[in-house]
Amino acid sequence: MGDKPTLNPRHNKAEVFARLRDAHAREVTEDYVEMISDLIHEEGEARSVALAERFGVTAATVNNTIKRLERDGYVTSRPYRSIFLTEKGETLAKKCRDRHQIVYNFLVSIGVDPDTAEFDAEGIEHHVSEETLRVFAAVSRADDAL
Amino acid sequence: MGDKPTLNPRHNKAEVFARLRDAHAREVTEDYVEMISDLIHEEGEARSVALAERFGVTAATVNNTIKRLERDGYVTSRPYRSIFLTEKGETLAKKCRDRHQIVYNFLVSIGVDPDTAEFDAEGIEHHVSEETLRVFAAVSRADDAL
DNA sequence: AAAGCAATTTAGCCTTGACTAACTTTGAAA
DNA sequence: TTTCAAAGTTAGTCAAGGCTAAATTGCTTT
Repeated sequence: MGDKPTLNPRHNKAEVFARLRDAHAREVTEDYVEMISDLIHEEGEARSVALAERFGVTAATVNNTIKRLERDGYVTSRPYRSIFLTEKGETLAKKCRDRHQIVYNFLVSIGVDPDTAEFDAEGIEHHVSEETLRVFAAVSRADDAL
Repeated sequence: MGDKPTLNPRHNKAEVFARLRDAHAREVTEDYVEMISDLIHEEGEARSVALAERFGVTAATVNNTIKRLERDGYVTSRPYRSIFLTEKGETLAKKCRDRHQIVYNFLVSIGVDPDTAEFDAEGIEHHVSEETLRVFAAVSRADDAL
């Protein structure tokens, strides 16, 4: 067991967990903008009913979340109409879609079953740092080359 | 029955997100039992003040969480005394510690910086399926052999 | 033994994200 | 054009997990 671990001065874990809590707070936002983007591409528009069905929650829950996303500047919406991404929302959606793809490809490339990879990627993607994402992408490319 | 394409597997994401929400609900519990276990091993006992310091939250928050863990059978505690893990808590702590180690070792083995790995592992560990965990362990072992 | 300080607990508040139930609006079929 | 089911909204509830402020307990030190 290594010598000189980061051990000591004060068990600096607090910051790790603080960042983890921040990441959690962003997860739902990221999942929603990504899904809204998917829906617009696949079905031409993003309706509440489709979001509710895909997330497995009620329409009321979707409504609450969309209000918050609107408050935070990620989407625009009008009563009884479909939902649109703002520039800010589009940007975040693209970043999330790319990241999801990298994590998914990585998992498959190291031998995880595609169905499992799809599920795990959905959870892991929110907790992968830029550095780790780069390593994932590099590993996938290396595997491709084989 | 004029079925809409609800059976299209592309759209069957609801299950994924439901399981994701379950995982999220378990995260704090897992982090706490793991930390309590660490404290008992490192300092001989687990006190609220140490948990608060390491998680970067207030004593009141720790108190709330410990009550919930007690309700759910993971710990025992008496007022103004230190906290103990039940059998159930010990079992979960061991599982989490092992899983954390596998994820951490895996990240380092593919080239992620140890500090980054430590942070990312803390977030990723809660979202890794049994299958992916096996793959991670296998990859680490393969790298060791080099 | 009493004081004082640190640790813990309690009480009250907040946001997120979930729910049900009831209501309103839209849009399409009759 | 009327009607009515589906879609969306609103209101009220709940648990988790944060917070602050204030009260309480236990320990250590005079």
